Amino acid sequence: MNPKDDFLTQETAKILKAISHPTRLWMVEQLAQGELCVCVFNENLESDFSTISKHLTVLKEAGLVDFEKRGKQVFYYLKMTCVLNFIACIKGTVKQEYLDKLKKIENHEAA
Amino acid sequence: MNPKDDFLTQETAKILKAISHPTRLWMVEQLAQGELCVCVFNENLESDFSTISKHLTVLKEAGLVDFEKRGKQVFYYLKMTCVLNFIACIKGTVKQEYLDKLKKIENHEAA
DNA sequence: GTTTTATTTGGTAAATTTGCCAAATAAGAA
DNA sequence: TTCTTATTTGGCAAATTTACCAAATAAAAC
Repeated sequence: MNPKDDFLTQETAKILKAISHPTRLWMVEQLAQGELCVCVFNENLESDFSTISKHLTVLKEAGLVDFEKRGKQVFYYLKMTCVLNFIACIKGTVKQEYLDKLKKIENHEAA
Repeated sequence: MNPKDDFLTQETAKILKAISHPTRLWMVEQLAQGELCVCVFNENLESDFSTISKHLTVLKEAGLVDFEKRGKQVFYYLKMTCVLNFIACIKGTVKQEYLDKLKKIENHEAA
């Protein structure tokens, strides 16, 4: 068996890879509330505009977002809202694990 | 803003990166049914044993799985079952998109 | 003890990703 | 038309990931 030959696995992995970068993950979360102009990302992120543009292209190619040009501006919006549940779920787990770890440390110090 | 400085975003991205490789994604799906011996992966995947072992280590470090040694064998099991819903959801979307694309082609040919 | 079996670790070359700069494009404003 | 603004593209070096081989470890079998 080679999972790389399985179309569905392959495509799913591609989508996951698209949101597996901190900046792109953050972008997707920002888009949860609705479409955003590229300029907003440029204002709020510290990276070079070209870097931001390329991140958005990665999301677009994975099918996670799409965009619409209006005048000089470009607006990106989320196409696969499904990912939001997941991100919330993962974040919840991460947060819980972090709290558990803290509690463990506290108990150790108490003993 | 730099999403790389945000702990939660960072950790979540790490988990996503862990399952963004076709082989590792497939492994996680196999583990949905319960624990599996490394030997099962070795039997069913075409990669080198060392490659498989390293993939499992990536999953372990992301907190997605854990393992237990029993005799000479090592058994891995899923810790973050939450990801299964998501994978199912993404796969569903990918499948639907694929079907839509097919339909579009059919309609074009008919016209 | 030695040998065999199961798995991991170290090392490394090839492939991919990332992020910056400079230049190109696109569209409205002057 | 020329100028300015918004965004993308091309090119490239640095960082990371991947996958193989060979060697190391761990535990049971002999």
